[in-house]
Amino acid sequence: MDQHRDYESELREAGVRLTKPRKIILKILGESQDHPDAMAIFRRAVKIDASISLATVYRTMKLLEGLGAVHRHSFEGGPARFEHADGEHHDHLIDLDTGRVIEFHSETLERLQEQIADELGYDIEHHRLELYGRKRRQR
Amino acid sequence: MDQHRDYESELREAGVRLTKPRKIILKILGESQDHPDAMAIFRRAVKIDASISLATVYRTMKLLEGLGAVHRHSFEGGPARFEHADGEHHDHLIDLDTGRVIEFHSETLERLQEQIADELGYDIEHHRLELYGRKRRQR
DNA sequence: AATGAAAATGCAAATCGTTTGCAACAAGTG
DNA sequence: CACTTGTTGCAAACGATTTGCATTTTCATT
Ligand SMILES: [Mn+2]
Ligand SMILES: [Mn+2]
Ligand SMILES: [Zn+2]
Ligand SMILES: [Zn+2]
Repeated sequence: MDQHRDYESELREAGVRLTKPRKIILKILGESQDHPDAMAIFRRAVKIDASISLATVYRTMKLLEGLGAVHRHSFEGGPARFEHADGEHHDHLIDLDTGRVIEFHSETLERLQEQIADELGYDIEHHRLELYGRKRRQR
Repeated sequence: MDQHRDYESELREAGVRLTKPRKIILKILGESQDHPDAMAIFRRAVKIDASISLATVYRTMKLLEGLGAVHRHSFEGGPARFEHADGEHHDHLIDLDTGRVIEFHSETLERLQEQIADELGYDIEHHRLELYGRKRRQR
């Protein structure tokens, strides 16, 4: 139920200290349904504890990414954006007009990618699929 | 036959001046089979004309991208990399051990993407698919 | 609860890739 | 060849991210 519970134990297991800034950032990530960038996370964090620094947000994101607790995305143009890594894998469709990020998942697509890599003699470690599009006009 | 011939006329049509730096960069892009970044293009250009500046490389890449003459990629980590846009569309598989970029194309994959976007009510403007993997061990 | 070693923090400065202002310079037109 | 205007090189500015360092915290240990 409690989203960031898992995270905290994960951190513990990884042998990293559960500090105040980390708890706050973890909580923010757990509650975020969007894909905030470091600055957005920082802004939300400051509301909870004004002493947090942007550098710590960056350091924490890197740490969490390394632990596999968050995913980093680099959508066209902008700064890196993050999301908690507890859901199942999905890819993204970015609405070019609104900037909205829509998540989707296709098992067929995933398998096809693997098949392609396989034919090239490769094993996929990870991948990145981003569709950039606009809402189809009218009905 | 002559790869950069098309480019030069394209530039002409677009009403931009065919300057010395541009010709050189165009030639470099036409001959490149890899996906060089701005600095790599700059290094190659300097060998031809030592007076070329990195700023001009960046400006030219942006210009060419705007004209649809080159494609810009932002593979994981590194700086933007470019390639001439005269071939047919393809996606990339990046070898995590060597950094080598392998091109591939799957009509099925492309159609599947479109279908997914369609189901979400979107028209794809463009997309980005990158597979990151390692060569399958042994035979 | 007090101690101490090690890790993490905030701050400011540094770095990286890329962009930009501006004066000097070339491209293309006539 | 001359003129107009786009383009260049240079250096400084930028935005995002990282880093050095002195100061705080955490947390395992008394
Ligand atoms: Mn997502
Ligand atoms: Mn390519
Ligand atoms: Zn996927
Ligand atoms: Zn494709």
